[in-house]
Amino acid sequence: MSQKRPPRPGSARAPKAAAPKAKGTPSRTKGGAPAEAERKRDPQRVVTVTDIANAIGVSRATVSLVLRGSPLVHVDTRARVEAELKRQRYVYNRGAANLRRRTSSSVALVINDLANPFFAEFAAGVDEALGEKGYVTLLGSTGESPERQQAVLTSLMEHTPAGVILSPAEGSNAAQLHKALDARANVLLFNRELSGADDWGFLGLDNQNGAQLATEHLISLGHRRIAFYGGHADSSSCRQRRAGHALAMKKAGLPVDAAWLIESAPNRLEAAARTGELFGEHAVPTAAVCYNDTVALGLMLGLLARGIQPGKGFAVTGFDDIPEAAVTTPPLTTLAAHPRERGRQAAHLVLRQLEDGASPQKTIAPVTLSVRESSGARLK
Amino acid sequence: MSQKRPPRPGSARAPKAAAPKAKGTPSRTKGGAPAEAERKRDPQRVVTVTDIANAIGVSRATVSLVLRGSPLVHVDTRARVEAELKRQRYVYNRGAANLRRRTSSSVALVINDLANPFFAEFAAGVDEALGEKGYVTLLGSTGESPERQQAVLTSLMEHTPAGVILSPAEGSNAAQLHKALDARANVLLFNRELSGADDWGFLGLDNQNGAQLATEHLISLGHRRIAFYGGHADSSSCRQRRAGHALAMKKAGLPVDAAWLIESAPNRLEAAARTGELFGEHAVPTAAVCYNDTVALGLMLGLLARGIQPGKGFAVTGFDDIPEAAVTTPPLTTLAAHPRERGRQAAHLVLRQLEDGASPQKTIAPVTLSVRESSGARLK
DNA sequence: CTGAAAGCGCTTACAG
DNA sequence: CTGAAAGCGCTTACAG
Repeated sequence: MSQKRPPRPGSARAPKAAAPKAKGTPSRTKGGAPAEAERKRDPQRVVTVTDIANAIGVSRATVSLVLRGSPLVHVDTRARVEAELKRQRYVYNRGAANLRRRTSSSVALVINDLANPFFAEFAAGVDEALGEKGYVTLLGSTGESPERQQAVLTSLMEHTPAGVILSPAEGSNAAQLHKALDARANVLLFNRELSGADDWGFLGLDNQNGAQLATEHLISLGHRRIAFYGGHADSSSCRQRRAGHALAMKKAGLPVDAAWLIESAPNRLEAAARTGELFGEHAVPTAAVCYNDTVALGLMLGLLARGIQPGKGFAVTGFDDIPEAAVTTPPLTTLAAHPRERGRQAAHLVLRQLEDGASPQKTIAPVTLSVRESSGARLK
Repeated sequence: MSQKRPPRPGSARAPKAAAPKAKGTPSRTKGGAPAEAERKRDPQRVVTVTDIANAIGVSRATVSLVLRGSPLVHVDTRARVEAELKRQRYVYNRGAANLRRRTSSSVALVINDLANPFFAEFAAGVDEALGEKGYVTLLGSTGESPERQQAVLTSLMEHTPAGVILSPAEGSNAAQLHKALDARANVLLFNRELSGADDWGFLGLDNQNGAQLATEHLISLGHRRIAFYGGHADSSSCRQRRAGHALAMKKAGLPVDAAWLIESAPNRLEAAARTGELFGEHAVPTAAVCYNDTVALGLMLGLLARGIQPGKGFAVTGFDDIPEAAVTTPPLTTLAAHPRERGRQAAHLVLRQLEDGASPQKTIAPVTLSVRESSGARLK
């Protein structure tokens, strides 16, 4: 979509569902004439600083100063204003204030899918930390579609967020994103690196070290033939995890057979379906470092279907430590990314970018190995 | 907190992290003097309708009409405006428009915790449906704390949402909520009923029917002594589910021993810990209808710890059909609430309340029984 | 079909 | 310590 966007629907503000007035409120369906006159005695009229000021005979400026906690106003005046604010149940219109002050009190959070527990935790952390700082979260989801992502970002930008935390949809490219998020947008990319987006901050997981830890764990259990299973090899996180696997193998002086590097979409179904690829002619692996937990769960299913007990006949590790990982059979050895903590961190980073004017940073968060039963016991 | 709320931080709008200018941007930490002068030639100055209008010699009104897709403007003029909008990379300021038109393009969504997969799915559905209608989701979470809920709602209301979808924290009461959400707010309560909140819409699950279905299922398998396990009996959803259980038992002419009604916090840990309460002196049940999936999972753990195989020695059903339910051992028989669909429905309901002016409705969504292995085979 | 003017609810120098 | 005035970016009758 283009930048100019004809405004979307956007409907009347909270005109509480009151029983329709005898005269019927001007239905705004066609653009009516009666609206103007009616508005004056609208019982739903919102109370403003002007109402407060008039009620007690001070200026709007004074009311505003009280609202913003200025020390300039006399304690008695302040008390009168505050009493009146309460009496009339005044509610601050932050949008108006933001417009005047050229500030923003929201941050946009755009992720693929809230139903992914990793992102749900992440979102919870973002929202939590933003809330503590007085910001509100504007949510957007892309469903892994770059097209939807463009639309969502464009729409969110119209709400003038102070920052954007974006976990790019698969297949995003920086050039496209730069159309929706103009050069002065305060952006923090999460999880997926994008070349050509160096003007934005980045927060990622230590993918390489994580996969290395998992691989070393398996090696320490006596495994020698260890596959890297699942993920799209062209994604940055998969590349980095594969590099960690390769590094650990190399350090241990173990060869890696090309047949042990198996791609699959990062979902349970396809991961299960490709299980057979592990068991080719020769040099069959005894363990697999999986791209992520979902893939690992799929693989475990696939193993079971072939009569192989994960954690007994074949060792499996995941990545992410989704809640399910602890309760599957067997429980999954995996790398904990602490997504809620990452969410909090993302919020802090994007707010700091705002203040600093410092050039945006690349931050890599550590992951920790959580050993459970799927990686099995020491090999005899 | 009171209604007046001194404004929170709220920081400068997206002042993109550019390398700090030689002169240094006015740091707004103290309230500086240089700000005003600087602003004029600020390279970050946002482009407005005025800029577009001046650039091609039309009035702001004309630009506005083009933006809103009015048919009143001449096709050539429109083309010139549109070209200029693109050229200057204009982005619509929906906040300003909302202020002027007294409309809103956001809906607040307040839930306990995004990390709960049920609510994550629900939120995804809400956001999806709101997005389709051109609204943006303002997120808030309460962590089941009524105090935080007040604070979150008060803060969100300052952003003038067109509606509020609220799943009340446990222990909420209508009187409190009415302080944060004034009488004219367009509110839809989800999941938890609240007495004294009849001026607001409600969307809930068919708890009674669901529990009845589960109980009837167990009865059809030959069970006669069926417990209702977990939940706080004073919550409306627990009461309704218990009623469904009671009704099914009554219809089948089966007595319910008071010892079969066991309360527990709706978490895995406490549910597991209370397992022993099922196995008292006499009339030990052979099955339990659990308050929800989490409780059921806890109970299954507790059973295993006592050497009882869920689905073999004892039948268990849950409620909600969280993603985990399908992959536990054994997979859990439960009631699917289709949370994403419910989220979409909630969005539609709250938007409809906005339009109608119809008095808010109470909507009960059906749930469907999903039979898996935890309820076991027919009793011999 | 286009423009000048007023106004949404707030804040902020600037005077007093 | 308080008030009058201008302005944030938009929209909307009202004239022409």
